[in-house]
Amino acid sequence: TCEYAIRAMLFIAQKSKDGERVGIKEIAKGIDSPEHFVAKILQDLSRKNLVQSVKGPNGGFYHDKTSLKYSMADIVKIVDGDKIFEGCGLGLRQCSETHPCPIHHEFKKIRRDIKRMLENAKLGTFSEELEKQLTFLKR
Amino acid sequence: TCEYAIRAMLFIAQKSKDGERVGIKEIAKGIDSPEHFVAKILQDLSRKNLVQSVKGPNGGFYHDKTSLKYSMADIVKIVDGDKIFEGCGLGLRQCSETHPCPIHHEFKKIRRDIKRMLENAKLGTFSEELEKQLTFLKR
DNA sequence: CTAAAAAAAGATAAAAAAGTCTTTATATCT
DNA sequence: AGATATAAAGACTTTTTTATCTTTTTTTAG
Repeated sequence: TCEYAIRAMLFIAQKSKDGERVGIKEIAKGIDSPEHFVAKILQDLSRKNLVQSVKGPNGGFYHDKTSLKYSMADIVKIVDGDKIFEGCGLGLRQCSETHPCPIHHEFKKIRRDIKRMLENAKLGTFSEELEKQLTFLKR
Repeated sequence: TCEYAIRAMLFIAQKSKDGERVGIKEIAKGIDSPEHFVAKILQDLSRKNLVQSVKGPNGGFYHDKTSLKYSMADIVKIVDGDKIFEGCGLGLRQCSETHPCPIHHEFKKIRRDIKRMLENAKLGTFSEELEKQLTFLKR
C-alpha cells in the first residue's frame, strides 16, 4: 500500500507541473496499479493535504508548491503510521532504551538511516530524472 | 512471523546450554507467543537444520554447536525469503542497477546495512546478556 | 511391550490486508 | 439548468497472513 502511495505521489509530482491535474485512471496506468485501490490511498493523502484534488470535468490530483516539499517519510507516516520509525526490530512493545531487546541498539541505527533517507526524499526532486527516463515507476 | 522465529531461536539458544532440550510450551511461554504457531515456524527451521529437535519424552528443541553459528540473516532468509535483502524499495520487479526506481541507490545502502547487521547477529552471542537480563524477549 | 510425552503434520478458523464494484457528491462546460 | 466527468465514499469480495484445533508419528521410560 505504502509503495503504491509513494509511486502515485511521484507520478503526480511529475505530471502536474504548473498546476495541471492528473486523473486517477492516468495515474493507475502510469504506475501500473489497481485504480480503485490507489484512489483510496490518494483520498487518504488528500484529506491530510499531502496532495490536492478537484472533482468534476478536468478534475484530478495535483501538487501545489507546499505539497511538493513533502517527503516520502510524510507519506509513509500517513499510510503506515510511524511504527517503521519507532517500532522495535523484534516487534516488542516494551522494548526501550532501558529495557532493550537483543538487537535494539543495532536496529536503532538502521531505523535512523531509513528515516533520514525518507525525509530527504522530497517529492519535488524526482520529476526531472523520471522525465528523462533515468528512473521509472512501473512494476 | 519472522520476529517470532528470531525470538524463539534466541530463547532456545539461551536455554539449551550443553545440549539440553526446551519444549515448545516453555518456548511459547518464554517469548509470550502462540504455541502452535511458533511450533510450525520451528518445524520449518528444523527441517532446514537451523535448529535441532527430538520427539518423545524429554524431547524438545536445542542448538548444536553448528547451529549456534547461524545468524538472524539465515533465519530471515528461511522464513521470509530474501526479498528483504534483494527487493526494490518501491516493490518494483524490474528495478535494477541499469533500470532503477527513484530511490534505488539510496535504498541499496540501507539494504546492505540491514543485511550486515543481521549477518553479524549470530545466535550464540546473545545468551549472556539475556541471562543477565540486560536484554529481553517478551513482548 | 505399553503408556505417555513430545514434536510433526494436517485441517480449520479468524483476522487483516488487498482489491473490486457500486453509488454518491461535486465541479465544469455547454 | 442539465449533462457529463471526475473524485469520494461505502459495501463487498478475495487473498493472504496469522492463529488454533485435531490427529498422527516418534521416542523414551517403565
